[in-house]
Amino acid sequence: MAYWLVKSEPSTWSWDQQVAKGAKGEAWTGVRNFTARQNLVKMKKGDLAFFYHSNEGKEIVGIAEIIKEAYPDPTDKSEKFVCVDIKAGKPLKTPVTMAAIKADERLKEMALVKYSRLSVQPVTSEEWKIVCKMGGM
DNA sequence: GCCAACGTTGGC
DNA sequence: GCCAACGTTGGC
Repeated sequence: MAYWLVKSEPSTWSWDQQVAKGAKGEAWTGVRNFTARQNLVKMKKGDLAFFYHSNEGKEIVGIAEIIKEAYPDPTDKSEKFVCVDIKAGKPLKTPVTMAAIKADERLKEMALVKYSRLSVQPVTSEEWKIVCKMGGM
């Protein structure tokens, strides 16, 4: 089981919209970056991912689950990129902000801090536990 | 295959 | 709204 972090601008696709899709989930499309693409390909059904709101909020708001592994992104005309399907799991009791992550010594190495522009990132199990705790889970 | 120019992302 | 970081593109 692996852990991930996916980023979205709430004005484009928010956690609330994801929650509204319920158990059938929604395709996570629009990734146009090769590094992020590679992470998508590595995702397995049942993996969990933090759902991060960029720009507005700048915080991890919930936990999503991968329900379908990588397949060609229907929104990509070049057919080079892929997407996965995810469904919303539990929201964090307390959203974990970028500022809080930066302030924590143990999370200095998180991709969110080091490669802030990468939209699909791996998260280690240690990082996962720490962030869950910070989020009141 | 290198590297400069350009475009995009996202935090501040 | 600015600007730094970084990925991508295209000329050579």
